[in-house]
Amino acid sequence: MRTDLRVIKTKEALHNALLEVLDEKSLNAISISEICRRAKVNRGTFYLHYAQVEDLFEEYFKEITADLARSYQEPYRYVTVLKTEELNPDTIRIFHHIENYKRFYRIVFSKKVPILYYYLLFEEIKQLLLKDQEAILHEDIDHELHCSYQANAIIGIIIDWYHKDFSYSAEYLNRQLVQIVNIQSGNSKGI
Amino acid sequence: MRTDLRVIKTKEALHNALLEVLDEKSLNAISISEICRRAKVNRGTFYLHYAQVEDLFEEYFKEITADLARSYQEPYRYVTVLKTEELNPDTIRIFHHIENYKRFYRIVFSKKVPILYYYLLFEEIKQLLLKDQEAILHEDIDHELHCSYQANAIIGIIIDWYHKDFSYSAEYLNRQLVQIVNIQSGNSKGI
DNA sequence: AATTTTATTGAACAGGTGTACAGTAAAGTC
DNA sequence: GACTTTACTGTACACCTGTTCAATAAAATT
Repeated sequence: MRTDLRVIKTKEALHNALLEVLDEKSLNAISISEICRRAKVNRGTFYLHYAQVEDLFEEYFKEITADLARSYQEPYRYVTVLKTEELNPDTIRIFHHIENYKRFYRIVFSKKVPILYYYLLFEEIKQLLLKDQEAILHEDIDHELHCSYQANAIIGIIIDWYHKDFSYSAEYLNRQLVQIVNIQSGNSKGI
Repeated sequence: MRTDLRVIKTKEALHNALLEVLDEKSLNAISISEICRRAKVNRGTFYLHYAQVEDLFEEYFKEITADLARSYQEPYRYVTVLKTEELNPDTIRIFHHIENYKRFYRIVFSKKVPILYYYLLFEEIKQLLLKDQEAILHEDIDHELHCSYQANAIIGIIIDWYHKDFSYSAEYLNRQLVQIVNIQSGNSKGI
């Protein structure tokens, strides 16, 4: 049995209404009542599908992180492992992806929004790294911990970027990232 | 003119009430009304000082990040620059700090809580790194971007730790961090 | 086309939110 | 100690929240 047509219509109406209201106010200022009024959906119906406005937004956000995975895997279409010394700034697609979905990431990173979306982004990047680097394990290093480190480091750059209102180009960040990753640890770097 | 005694009393009462309620329910489930009932403070008075329950919690959290700065600077009491090759797992105090304030960081990292506290933590660590590494600048690398990268990488490990309910020891994470930082970039590491 | 299933509606409830304002009381000032 | 300032209180209002339940209507099933 497929999903009921009524459910599809209701969700579609709620989705559209949320996007409409997002043009006017920030996510944390949007009430369930307002979305329902615009969507012409009973407020009780909203609760049959979601518990909060945030759950509705989460549905969008998951579509976006799916695109992130596609962007990431793009440079791997022809090789299976990218060694750092071969790493070309043009092959990194993460920052371009963020730039493409600026509108959404501005919401995701705004300070009153729950940290949940951050975790969704973190997990997506971490999973990509985990799969990616099965081949290049380091002795005495917990692989998962290493990927958490690496994944969140990249998000650190993105946070910085966001707080500067995405003022650098994605290309510039690509070059910077390659430089940072290529520092010989012997050159010293405190913790 | 010093701050009015009445303000001090009111804030103290609200602080205590919040701590009381935090033993029973999670931050996002606590209402302003409940805090005020417990603190025996009029709800209108709450709004004279704060806009949300979260603003009240933020006051605590800033005290805690102040302790983080002290913990961090501990190993630098005798030297001014720590070179990576000299870096000893015992000198890193960040993970111990988190362990000490587990109770608070469980709140800070819980998924319904606004991302604001994350930024407070991130900024604190980033500022520590910025000051710390003025001496060891790398050519062609934006120093601030590098510190954002490094600071958030460490938080990546902490997030992992949190999601495993702080099940490793701080010592273990110290050793892992030293291992990760010491990887020769030549050993290859994809993005 | 008739029947069954179920998503949606509308109304109602107790409680929370954010704001305003006049009255009170407690602090600071002289 | 009397005076002035201002933090706090109590009340009120419109709106939002989360939940319940019987009634309705729109799907799916036969």
